[in-house]
Amino acid sequence: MGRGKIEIKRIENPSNRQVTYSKRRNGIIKKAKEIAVLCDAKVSLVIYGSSGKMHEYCSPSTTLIEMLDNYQRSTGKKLWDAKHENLNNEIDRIKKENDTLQIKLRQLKGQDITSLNHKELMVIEEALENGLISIRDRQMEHVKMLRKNEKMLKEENSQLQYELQQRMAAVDGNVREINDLYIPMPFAVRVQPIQPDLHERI
Amino acid sequence: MGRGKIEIKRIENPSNRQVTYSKRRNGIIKKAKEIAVLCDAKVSLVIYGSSGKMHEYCSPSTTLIEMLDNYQRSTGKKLWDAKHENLNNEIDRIKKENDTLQIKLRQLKGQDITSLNHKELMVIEEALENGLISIRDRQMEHVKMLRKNEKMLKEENSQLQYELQQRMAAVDGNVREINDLYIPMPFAVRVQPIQPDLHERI
DNA sequence: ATCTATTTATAAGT
DNA sequence: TACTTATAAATAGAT
Repeated sequence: MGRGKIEIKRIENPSNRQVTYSKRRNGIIKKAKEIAVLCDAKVSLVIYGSSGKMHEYCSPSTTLIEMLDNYQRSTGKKLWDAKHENLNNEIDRIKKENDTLQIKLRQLKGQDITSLNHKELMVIEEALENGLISIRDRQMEHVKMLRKNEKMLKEENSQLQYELQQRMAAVDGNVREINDLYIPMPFAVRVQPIQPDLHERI
Repeated sequence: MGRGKIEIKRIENPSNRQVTYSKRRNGIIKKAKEIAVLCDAKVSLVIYGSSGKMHEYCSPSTTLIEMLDNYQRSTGKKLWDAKHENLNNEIDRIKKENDTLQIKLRQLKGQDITSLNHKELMVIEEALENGLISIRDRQMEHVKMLRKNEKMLKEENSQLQYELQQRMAAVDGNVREINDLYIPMPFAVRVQPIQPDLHERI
């Protein structure tokens, strides 16, 4: 229907194709509207051109979702039900994994072990022993750090004590020379060095 | 396009409506096929007539599901995504729980503990110690059961040995009276009592 | 279903 | 993209 007859095959000229697409898209949407009104039909039309833009028509008496629900019921074909199933399977899989972890955890805590045989008990015992070793190693590191820190603090402390005494002696000397003169001592606040992060870890 | 022009409004005569529906349905499906081929477009068309029967066309390069996925992406409108939101939330929740369990498990095995502070380490240590106590209690029970079983078996054994000797003595006596007579001894198989389930547990 | 007069859609040109 | 127009295609009403 036009100046010339055309074969129904892909139009190779891209701009021709685009023009034809635009015209025919309008045409088909008009037809969809017409059949919906004339025949009281429910129509859903989605067109997705090669340009990447989408157009749709859905008859006013219904919605796309309703149409597709009907579609599933009529044809028995699954649209979102299939995805639904996948998600449910995923949930089952993760729940199972979860249960396994829960059981392992409880067994490591010494619960629910009456059904275990000797070998299984041995495996858990070994895991617990290794765990204890690691934990105690780590605690030992903490203690070492504490001791090292303590030593450092003590050294710093005695150094400061020494400095303080020196200054006080000097001040004492000055006082003897210049009577009743006020002398501030700002360095006194450094007698207790502040290292809170080292303590919080322990 | 026909013998007379018609208004685009619902056709009241049911058989006319049905005929027109049938004709136009074919027409629109033909148009859909044409635009799909000519313009390389993806088309999904679902028509649901008042008779209750459904017809559909989907261009061969795609599927209805794919079309609708695209539709959701392009328009941002949710079709089935809304229905799946709950399931996705559930999956997220369980996955999080799973991660938590994994971490706990690893920490009980003495892994990934460098970031823990003293108090946290103490809690794990206590859990491990309690676990070890339970496991060892259980193992002790096994050992007790083994010993008890061993004792019982020994007693049964000596009882059987005794019976056997008695029988053999009796047979011996008989042999002296009736020379070269063959005597079977079926009770011999009971010398080793069979209690496999007690052994398998250990 | 099939026919066909007529309307409608649209290919090609502008 | 929008308009024009010759022509192809669709289809309303009849059979």
